[in-house]
Formats: sequence, C-alpha cells, structure tokens
Amino acid sequence: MATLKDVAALAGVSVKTVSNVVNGYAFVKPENRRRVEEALLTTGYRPNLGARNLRRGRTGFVALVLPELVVPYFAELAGLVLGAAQEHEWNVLIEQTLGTREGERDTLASLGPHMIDGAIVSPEALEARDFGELAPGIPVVMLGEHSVDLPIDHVGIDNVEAARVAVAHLVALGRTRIAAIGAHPHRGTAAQRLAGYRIALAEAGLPVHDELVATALNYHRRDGAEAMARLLAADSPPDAVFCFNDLLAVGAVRAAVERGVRVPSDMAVVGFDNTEEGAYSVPSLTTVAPDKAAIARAAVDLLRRRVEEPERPPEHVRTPFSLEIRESTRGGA
Amino acid sequence: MATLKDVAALAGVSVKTVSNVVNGYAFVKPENRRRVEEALLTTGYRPNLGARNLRRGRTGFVALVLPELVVPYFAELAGLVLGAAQEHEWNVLIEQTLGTREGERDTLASLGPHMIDGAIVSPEALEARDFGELAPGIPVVMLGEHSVDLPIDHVGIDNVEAARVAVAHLVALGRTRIAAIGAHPHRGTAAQRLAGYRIALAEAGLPVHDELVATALNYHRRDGAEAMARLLAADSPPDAVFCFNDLLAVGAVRAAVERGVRVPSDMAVVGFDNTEEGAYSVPSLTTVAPDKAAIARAAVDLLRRRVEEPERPPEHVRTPFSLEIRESTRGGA
DNA sequence: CGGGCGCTTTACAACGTTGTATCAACGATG
DNA sequence: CATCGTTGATACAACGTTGTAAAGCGCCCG
Repeated sequence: MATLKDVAALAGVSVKTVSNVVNGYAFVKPENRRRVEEALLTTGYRPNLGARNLRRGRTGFVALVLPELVVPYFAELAGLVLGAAQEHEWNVLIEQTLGTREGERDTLASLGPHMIDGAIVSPEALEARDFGELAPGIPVVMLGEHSVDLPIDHVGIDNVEAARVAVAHLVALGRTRIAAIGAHPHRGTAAQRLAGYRIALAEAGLPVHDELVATALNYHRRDGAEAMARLLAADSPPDAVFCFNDLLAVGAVRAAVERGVRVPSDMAVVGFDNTEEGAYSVPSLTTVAPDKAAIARAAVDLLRRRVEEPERPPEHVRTPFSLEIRESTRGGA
Repeated sequence: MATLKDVAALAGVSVKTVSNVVNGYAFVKPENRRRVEEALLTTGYRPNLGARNLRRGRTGFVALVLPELVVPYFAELAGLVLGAAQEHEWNVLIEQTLGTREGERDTLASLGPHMIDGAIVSPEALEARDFGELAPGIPVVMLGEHSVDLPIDHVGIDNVEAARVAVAHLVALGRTRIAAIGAHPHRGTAAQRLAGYRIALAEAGLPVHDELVATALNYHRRDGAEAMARLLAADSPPDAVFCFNDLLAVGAVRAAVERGVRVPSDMAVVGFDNTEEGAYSVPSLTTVAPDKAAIARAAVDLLRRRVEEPERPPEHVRTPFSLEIRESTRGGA
C-alpha cells in the first residue's frame, strides 16, 4: 500500500528522487540513495503497475490467444510462453477463443487498445487479416500457419515438409494404403499438412485415394476416434494413418483397438505435436516433434522486437522439428 | 486511441457527461445521451482500463496460481476458471509456480499489491499461511486441500471420502493386495487420499502393507511409471493400485504393460481427476471424477463475494465427485 | 414570489507514476 | 572572474478516468 509519496516522506526527499532510485537513475547522492533504499525496505514499497503503465503508455502485459487450454499442445505451449515472457518481465494474459471467430475478435477488441503491449496469436477460425481491422496498431505475432502475403510476424515449422517426412516414414515401413485424419476446410495448417501428405505419396508412386482422407472439424480425441471409425467401416480400410495432431491420433488408436485392429501391426499411426501424452500412451505414439520451446522463445522475442521497433519489416521464423519414432510404427506389418 | 476527451469534444458535452453515459448514469438528457452514443460509435471509444482501475482502485484482474499447465487437470481447470471469470468481467492472469515455494511467493509478491483484485490458488509446495504474510489484504480462494484452521476461503472435494470410495471399488473387485501411488511428505491432498485408502482397507479387513504405499514427489506420468516399476520389482507385487492422479495412473499403466503385466486382469488401476486423457487411454481409466466446472464456478463466485465483502467469515465449499468406472478395473481377475 | 427540491451538467481534484523543465551548487575552463 | 558543464534535486504537468461538490435550471409548494 505504500506509495512513492510515503517513501519520500520517510526518506526526507522528493517523490521524484525516490522514483529515480527505483528506476536506477545514476545521479543520486550516495547518502540519499542509501536513505531511500532503507525507506523502500521498511515500507515494503511495490510500484503500482497500473499507474506506471498509464504514465509510460506500456502495460507490461501480452495476450496469448489460443483456441483451448485443454488441448495439451496448447497447454504445453502456454507454459513455455509464460516462462519465456517472464524473462522479459512480461505478464501473460491467456485468452481462450474456443475456436470461434467471435471469441478471437472480442478478446482482442476489448483488451487490444489499452491493456496489452502485444499479442501472440495461435489462430484457428480467425483469418489473420482480421487483425488489421480489430487490433489496429497492436503488435501481433502469429503462430502456426501463415499466409506469406500478410505483413505480420510469424513463427512456425515447415508444415508441408514435416507432414511429408511423417508420411514418408509410413511409406518406408511398407504401408501402401495410408490415410490422413485432420483435413479441414478453413485451417491453413490442415491444408499444408495435407499437401505434405500428397507429396510423400507422389514421391512413393502411391495413388491418393480421396476416401482415405478424413475430415476432422475439431482436433480432439473424439474427432480422431470418429474418423478412424469411418475409415475402418469402408470397403478397403487403410493400413496406416497420419493424424494431424496427437489428440486425433490418440482417438484413432482407441477406435482401432476397440474394433480389434492392432496397432501397429494392422495399423501404423503417426501423430503430430509430440505431446507427453503420446509418449506414454499404449502403444506410444510416433509423432512429428516441433521444438515447442524454440517456438515460444521465438514468439516472445519477435514480439519484443516489434514492440521496440514497430516499423521493421515482418519476419517469418522457421523453427526446427524432428520425427519421433515410437511403438505405434515400430515392428508389425 | 480515442479518449473520453475526444468523444466529449465531438458530442459537444463535458468529459464527465460522456463518462456518465458510458457508466450508465441515469440522469442524462435523452438528446445528449443520443449525441454521446453516436460519438462513441464514430470514435470507436474503448475505455482505458489502466486509468479506470487506477481511479477506481480495482484492476479487473484475478490471478490463477497453479503448479503447471502441462498437467491436464490444471489445464482443464484453468480453462473453466477462464470461462467462469469472463462472466464476471474478470480477466485471468495465469501464473505457473512450477511447484517451488519461491515461485508461488514471488508471483504473489509482485502482482499482489496492485495488479490483481484477488487470487485463486492451487497450492502445492506453498503453505497456506504464507499468504497472510505475502499478500496481505488480498482476497484469496484456495483450491484443493485445506487446513480448516486457516481463515481462508476454500473449494474442494472430500478427498478422504473420494479415496475411500475408489479403494472400496477395488476391494469389491476382489483385489487384496491394493497399492497406492502418490504419497508425499508435504502435500495435504496426498495425506487425505492416503487416509481414505487406509480407511477403505480397514473397512474391508485388509492389512495395510507399508511396502505397497509408493511415494511420488511429482505427480507426472514419469513418477507413476517409476513407482509402478518399484512395486512390481518387490517380492509380492500388488494386484491393484490406486493412483492419486490420472497422470500417475497413466505412467503406472505404461510401466505395467512394458513388463507384461496386463491391465486390468493382472493389475486393476484407478486414477484421480477424470482427465480426458484417461478416458481415451488404452485401457481407459477408472477414476475419481471431481466436478471441475463446479469447482471453477465456486472458486470465482467465492472470490467475487470476498472482494465485495472482505470481512465475511471464510467459507469452505464442498463440491461433488463421482467414481467413473472404465476398462482399467472392468473384467479381469 | 421566494425557498427548496429534483434534474442535469460541469469544473475540479485525485488515483500513482514519470518526463520535462528548472534550479542550485560545484568545479573546471578560458 | 565570468562562463560553462556536470551533478543532484525538485516542482509541475500529464497519462485517462471517475467521485465530489457545486452550480444552473425549472418546477412545486408554502
């Protein structure tokens, strides 16, 4: 509850001098500095961030806008962003949009103008161009898919290549009817991963069967299970499946097992995201492993640089990934 | 970027009148109200929350302090708290303590004084009494375990009874060597669940074997796997295990399967938290299912009431739970 | 017709902080 | 000795908002 005024009174100096000490201003007489520091301790002074920000025009907050915390990938990412932001003395405001475009818009419209210095956005329903209208002047870093033509900073992996590598791995196992789960009409990442899937099949000289490409409107376990059920009900079911995230893969495995289809011998499964859940599931999940810590660090870093220098040209950061091979594609066939 | 001043100039009234319109003050001449509302729209005015809060002495932020977002239980809970807080027009600041007491202290010490109206805390290493010292005067609601003697609002389930029910279920299956995973020297919830475990065994006339109680210093999948490995390496391994959370259970199942122990026939497993992961794992996990939505709602509600009326006596809210029976205890033996 | 009351609006101050301008003291420089 | 630059401290204003007090207006009642 102590304010600068209280500290100043106790130390016998002006408010501004205390402020100077607090902010590390160099030219303060040692004697006064000592007295002020003592007074700071005895009063237990804590700056009022609201007031400071009002004056400085900065808030010290950044928003992390993502679809849902219950999706482990986002939970893990959020944890890492929290950590990375802490190093820059930023507080993170996590906002769930629940996948609706309105959610994403409202969030930015209400917080945008004054309460945040910038935002890290993992878009889902949102079209990136919405930001121009809704959060004018707010520094934004996008995660995941990006449209290169948009002048917005962006961090992500090469989704096309990652998907290609994943499917090539299935090809190398000798699988020939390789399905994909996760196609989506409006999601950029889905389009890219689908493209990588097609490239890998083409490289292997395998035909692309449209009935082996399963749509998933959400990327939850349930959607993966439903998609797998559909695939298995078809005339000639697949012998492998590439799922666009680990949750879909978990659901797919579950649905397969329930129908007596063995993983990996009857059905090899590859996921995407390398969530810890996949590493412990039975069987453990082969998956594309993006470097999440690198993504979080790069996003925070990019945002910091943009806040400091708003006019710099937008940057696109490619973070590395690897293919984590586990039981769901090991042995069998 | 528009301020009250801009809107006032445009509408031809004073700043305060605009403020009155914005805040729904009743006595504004209809004509003026109309003009102001029009000006609000054309300027796209958004209140500067920082300034408003500085003046009002409220911030509109609450902190949600929890150990780790990567633990699905906390991620799910955080999502629900976010939703519940939104209804009260609160923004939620999620803080990860990573289980260290310093983390929990620092967080509250820096945000406490000015930036938050209150905090919902899920303590782990933290001793509840720390709050008295570190966040003096900040309304706090505790989740999970509680010491009744502390004058702090609290929300949680009856851990003793929940554990008793879970273990009684294992007893009813005919298991006789029932282990527990998750004992912990400093965690209140661990003590309570252990107590419930002992009660259930006593009620069944089964002896408590100390070597069947496995400690877990963290509640991660890895710790569950390690604990199960230890239990299986012992002379006479258990035929069932009650894990103090779902992550431990997932790890335990994994470790069992790796050693050729079948779940549930050789080893029945019960978890705690009813995370979605457990529902989809293979085999799906029988688990104690707390009503997380109720917890989130009650916590936010309790906090709101305490903010409005700081002197009311502390309240302890018991939220309901159920036992969700799934494959990991079905059939077998 | 004057005093009081309800409606409506406004000026002002204040929340706690920091940037700017100013001022004073001092030693060094020409 | 006058001037200048450096060091150190301070008063003031301002960030955008809202509570308080007060004032103007019209109306009713005594």
